Amino acid sequence: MNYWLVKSEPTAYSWDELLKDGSTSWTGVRNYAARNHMRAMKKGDHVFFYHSNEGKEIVGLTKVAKEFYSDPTAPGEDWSVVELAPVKTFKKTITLTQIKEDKRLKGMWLVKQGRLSVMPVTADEYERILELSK
DNA sequence: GCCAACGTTGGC
DNA sequence: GCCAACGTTGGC
Repeated sequence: MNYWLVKSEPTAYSWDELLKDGSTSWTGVRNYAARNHMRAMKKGDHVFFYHSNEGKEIVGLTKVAKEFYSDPTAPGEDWSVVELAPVKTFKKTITLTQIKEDKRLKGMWLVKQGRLSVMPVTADEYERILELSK
């Protein structure tokens, strides 16, 4: 299994909305690096959900419910979406500050390349985040 | 194919 | 609201 992280501004689409919806297709990604990461996702892969701008914290864990297909919001263009479904809401959210201060997490793409909206997470980072979320 | 200009994202 | 980082666009 591979691990990932997606970002969303809670004013655009929040964790609570995802819980309410049961699943969502991750539309609107218009960045090649992010798109390619989505295309590499396999069904069942675990994906952290991060709130950017407001909150700046990882709020929960999702999984890939459906592998990539053409983004319906960009007909005729070469963009992709995946479908994500919630797995669990974190008891403790993990803030960006915590991530930057944590020895095992400070190397994350989230810190190094702030603007990327879909990114891979290593197995070690994955375990550490789950540990901190309890 | 290089690189300057510009737009967007996101942390502070 | 500002600004740094970085991706994209377009002129040459």
